[in-house]
Amino acid sequence: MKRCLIIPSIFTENVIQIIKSIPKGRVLTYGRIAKLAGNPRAARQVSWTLHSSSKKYNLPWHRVISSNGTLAMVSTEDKQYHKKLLELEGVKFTGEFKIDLKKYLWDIESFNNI
DNA sequence: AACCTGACGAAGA
DNA sequence: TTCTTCGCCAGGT
Repeated sequence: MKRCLIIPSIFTENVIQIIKSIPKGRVLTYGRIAKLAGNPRAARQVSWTLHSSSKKYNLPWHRVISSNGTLAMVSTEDKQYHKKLLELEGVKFTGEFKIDLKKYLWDIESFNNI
């Protein structure tokens, strides 16, 4: 038994905690999360962590986007699904798959200063 | 057990 | 200004 939620590492745990804390209708970028989790350059790591952990931990992965405000999915259909999820939370798109970051980026960094 | 890959990002050329 | 390269690290093959 037990085999409940085994957290692989501190960094991953931080990533998970941060993502779980993203309020509805807000988004965070990969790089931002990586920085908050302690590794400014581990954005890539964040992406796969999302992949492998979002299912296990039920994370709002759709609130995580690329740094330039666009969706970072592989296929267009995935992007459309992603877009739909965000629109359901009140996020408006400025382009086909682009979000106004100034408006929706979760401003947790005000605690940290940039 | 080793090597390759990946929902990215920032800095260099 | 656009393109390339390196960094991060766990999972899959």
